[in-house]
Amino acid sequence: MIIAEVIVDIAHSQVDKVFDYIATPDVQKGQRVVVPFGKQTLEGYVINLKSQSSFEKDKLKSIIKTLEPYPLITEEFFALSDFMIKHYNLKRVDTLRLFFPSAMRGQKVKEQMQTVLLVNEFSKEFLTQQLKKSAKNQIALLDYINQNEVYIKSELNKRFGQGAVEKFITLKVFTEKQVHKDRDVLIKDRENEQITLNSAQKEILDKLNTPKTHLIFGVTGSGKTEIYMHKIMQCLKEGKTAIMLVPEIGLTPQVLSLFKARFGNNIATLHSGLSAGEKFDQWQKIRKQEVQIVVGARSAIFAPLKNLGVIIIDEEHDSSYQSDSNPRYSTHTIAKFRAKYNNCPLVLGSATPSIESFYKAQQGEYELYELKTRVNNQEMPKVQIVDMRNELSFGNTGIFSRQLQADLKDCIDSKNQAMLFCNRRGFASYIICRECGYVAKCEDCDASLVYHKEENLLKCHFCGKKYKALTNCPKCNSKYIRMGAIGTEKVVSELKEMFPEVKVLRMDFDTTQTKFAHANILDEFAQTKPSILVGTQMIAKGHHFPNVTLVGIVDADMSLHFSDFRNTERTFQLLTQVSGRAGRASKAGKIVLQTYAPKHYVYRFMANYNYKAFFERELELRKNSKFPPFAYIVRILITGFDEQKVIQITSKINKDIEKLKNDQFIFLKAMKAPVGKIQTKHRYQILMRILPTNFEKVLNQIYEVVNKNRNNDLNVFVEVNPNNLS
DNA sequence: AGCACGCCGACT
DNA sequence: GTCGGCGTGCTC
Repeated sequence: MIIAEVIVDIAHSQVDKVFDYIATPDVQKGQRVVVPFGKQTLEGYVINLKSQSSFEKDKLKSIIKTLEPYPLITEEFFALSDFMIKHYNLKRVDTLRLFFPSAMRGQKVKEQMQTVLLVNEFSKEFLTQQLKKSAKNQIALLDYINQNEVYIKSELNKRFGQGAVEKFITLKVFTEKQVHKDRDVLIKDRENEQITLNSAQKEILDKLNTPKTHLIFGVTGSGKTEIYMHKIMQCLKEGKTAIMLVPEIGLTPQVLSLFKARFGNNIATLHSGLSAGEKFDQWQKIRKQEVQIVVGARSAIFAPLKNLGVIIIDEEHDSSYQSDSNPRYSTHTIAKFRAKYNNCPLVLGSATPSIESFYKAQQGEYELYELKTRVNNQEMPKVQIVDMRNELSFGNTGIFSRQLQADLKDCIDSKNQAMLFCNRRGFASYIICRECGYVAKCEDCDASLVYHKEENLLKCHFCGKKYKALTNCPKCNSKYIRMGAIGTEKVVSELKEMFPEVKVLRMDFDTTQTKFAHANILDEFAQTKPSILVGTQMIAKGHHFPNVTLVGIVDADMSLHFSDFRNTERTFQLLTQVSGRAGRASKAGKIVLQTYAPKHYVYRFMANYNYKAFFERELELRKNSKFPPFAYIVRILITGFDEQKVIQITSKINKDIEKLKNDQFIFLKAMKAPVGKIQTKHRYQILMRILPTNFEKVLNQIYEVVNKNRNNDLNVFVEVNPNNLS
């Protein structure tokens, strides 16, 4: 008898175990199957095959059918699944679900088919006699089809009419056949420029052969991408494959067209901008080994390529590489696993490496390479720090300093372009009553509402719930309600008042919801001079606008005020990246950085583009205050609808963790989470900081405690060095 | 996650 | 008396 070990596709800790089923000989390990499960019929994964079951024989049920004729999960991914379960304390299904497009579950996507017509042998003379002279379409069709052997039916229908085509099918001129149709991912065409590496680039390329982690620290425009492409070229020559990861937002279309120009149809892509069908087709292309290169965002690290020759993580410091919804994982960790499994190099690159990565490089854990100059030898644009406190004393209560106003005017007068950067859509743009101090909050989440001017609505950025805009304070009925602080919309409306004839474009989460909006805004900006582009992080990445001579950072402090140990680092990275947008061509650029804390070290080092000095300063700080990389931050998040139960479990877990506590623990405290409620679920957390020695062991003990206290109607999960602590 | 089994309150 | 509340436990 053949027994299959099956994991059912339900993400619940109680069913996160193996169930045995009777299988037929055609069932393979790694295949998806449909199985009876209690009263339900479920999808599941065959994770092993065996000849005997320890479960009572007469209670065993049989697999109903397999869902695909091939195994979805290969040996490498089973190994990765095992690793992730242990390392992140995840449920098996949660890991397996990462390895293929989610729309395949529940058969939500299928292969797209189209009908083609194969032209049979026929006598043209004979056929001509058969056709009526008046049947113009049929005669034209007959004339047309002697060029090829295969035609797409829908195209012929459109051109010659369905009647004519059907007639030819009955006349046996055509045989119909169903074939696969690719949902094409739109990639903009561009010219390929074959670039030879300079000596600095060449030197680095030659060292990227060892199966280790390599970190390329190179200023913006120093030609890291060209090194990546040469490395990939080498892999192709050896018959190997390559994964290249880029941050989720914006950069992908740019890089894609660059890669397409260089590597033609040898690439596939995976990122959140694709539709379910497109994702499916791209993934299938990779699975069938029809492409050797995958360029994509975080999830592309799971691309089912075989025989990897290199994994590249560009802009490795970017926070989108860390998944912050379950299953929570770090792309770097997964990349290291796959690199090791495939015995290939892992290449990280950044102009502003994460403190953790640069520290590892310094410690010799990573190989470090530096690119000190830009390829075109251009200077980085000059940064002017503007003290906004002075503006108030000069009676300027607006959002633009006098300096920025003057520079904007110059920029426009000389028919150039400017970019204005605002941090995140409407953060800090809470609604406040100026009389009683009432702040509007979401009913379901503990978050302040954000005012959206165009729709005249208040929105919760956690759950998306919409509320009517307020005219009076609901608490004291005052009409002095202030809506909106400095968000992109506010900046746009002030600009329009100041420069009514100038084209002002806005790019943020709200204006990029439709499919091509992103590219359209950028195209429009590129084509208009003078013009101003206002946006969030989205405008910070990758784009190349030769006429941008001014970048204004409206409120640099914004991200500095979050209570997160990575704030300063993020601010440095973000501002450096934004600055890189100015003066990329022959024109010199300038950055105006508005702040209320002009003496802060992050601005001083940023203005001089002195990453290393910033790194040293920040590292010293982390060392003294025991933050990563000198300690691990562990957070246990407990969420549930019943607040009393959440509190109860939180304190129970906290008590158990207290028992583990030794001198390795430098901090341990249970508390309500900063966002105490999301979508009516209450959230509590236990935060701790733990020294690195023996950390794995302590972490496993923490996992044990958590798993022991798991409760049916509560969610409990553990995060290590989380990206955000909301 | 579903669904059944099982033991206590207010109702046609 | 019963209908139904959701606490507990199982699904190969």
